[in-house]
Amino acid sequence: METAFRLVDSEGVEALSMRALAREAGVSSAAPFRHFADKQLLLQAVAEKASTELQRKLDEASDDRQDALTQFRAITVAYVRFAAEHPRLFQLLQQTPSVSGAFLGELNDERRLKLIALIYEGQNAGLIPDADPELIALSSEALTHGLARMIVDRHPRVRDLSSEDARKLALAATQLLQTGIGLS
Amino acid sequence: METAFRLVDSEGVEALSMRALAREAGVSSAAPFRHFADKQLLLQAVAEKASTELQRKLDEASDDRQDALTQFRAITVAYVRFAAEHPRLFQLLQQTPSVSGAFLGELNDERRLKLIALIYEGQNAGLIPDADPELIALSSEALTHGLARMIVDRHPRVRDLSSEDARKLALAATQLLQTGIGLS
DNA sequence: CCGGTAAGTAAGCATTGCTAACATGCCGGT
DNA sequence: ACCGGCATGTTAGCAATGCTTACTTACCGG
Repeated sequence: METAFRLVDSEGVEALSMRALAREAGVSSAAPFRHFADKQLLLQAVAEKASTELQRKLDEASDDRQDALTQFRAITVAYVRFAAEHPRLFQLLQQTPSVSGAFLGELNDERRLKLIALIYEGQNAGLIPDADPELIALSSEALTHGLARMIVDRHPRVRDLSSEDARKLALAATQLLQTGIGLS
Repeated sequence: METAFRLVDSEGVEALSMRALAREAGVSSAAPFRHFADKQLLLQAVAEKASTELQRKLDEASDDRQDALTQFRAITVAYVRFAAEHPRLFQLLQQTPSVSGAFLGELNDERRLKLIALIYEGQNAGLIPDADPELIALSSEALTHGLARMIVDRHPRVRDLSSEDARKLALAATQLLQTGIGLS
């Protein structure tokens, strides 16, 4: 299992075969099936482990003593950084439908609700345009997810980003979303 | 080849085997290798076809008589709609590194340069915050790509979007990016 | 001490990607 | 009209993969 996690992280999902995994772990090719009925179940387990890992990082990033906006920024940064540091795990995460928490907005309903509440507040105070708060949350998520995806999909301008560069990019992009690009 | 395109579009990449493809096309299992040395080359060819298809739609969407902003919106909509209508092809597109045009910004350098030029203009006129134009373009791309990806990755809030709903969502989100969500 | 269970093994099945080695049919040049 | 070449197909077979079956172990609790 740990071997599987390591192999997926370093080589990618499609490079993993049950037999190679068994070889790597020094057991016979049928041994893994004692622990996982199915290759899919193995991958699911790996994806779940990756998911909790990601969740942990997001929880670390979200310091409740900060205001919600700062927290949102920190979470975005953590999300994008995870994608930059573990692109194959991130990819597996996305293509495993059963594992919860594959997306930012799913990760923590509490967090999402907090964000939406903040948006309401801002609208009442006249700070935020009067759009559907759900839409605003979704767009923020899309920006975050898009950055992460461009990195793992190896978009030419953001491929092989260092963890630090990923942080800077995520910060800059969220900033931009807040102020708007103003092309109107 | 057409069979392959059809199968990938309807069943997805990982569901395609050379032998099943041959069966579907009514030929022997070795026949496809007369046309493609490799499964990878086959998929690459399919990805290329999908790419030109996408390019065509984006070209249609981009009407040069419109101002650049309107064009940008139309392109975003076309991109997201393609993802909603052909998620498996879109996915293949992304995971095929060799095929050019997998991303919005790569699709047409001319278009990208035009967008960046417009950003410069706006900054000189004081309409756009003084950020790196490259960053602004990248963020727009990220938002677009993120929406598309959330759809094909089956994010719970945007899965199985109709083509019309995809259009509305893309429009709303780009609008939002322009005005900013104002959480500052 | 012994019986059940978790873990591993060897052998084998169907399927897959891919590679020969051999057939066939069409097409253009002489 | 013929015939040589080439595009396209075929069958048979190889290694690797996912997965199953039937069999050993080895360990642990009553």
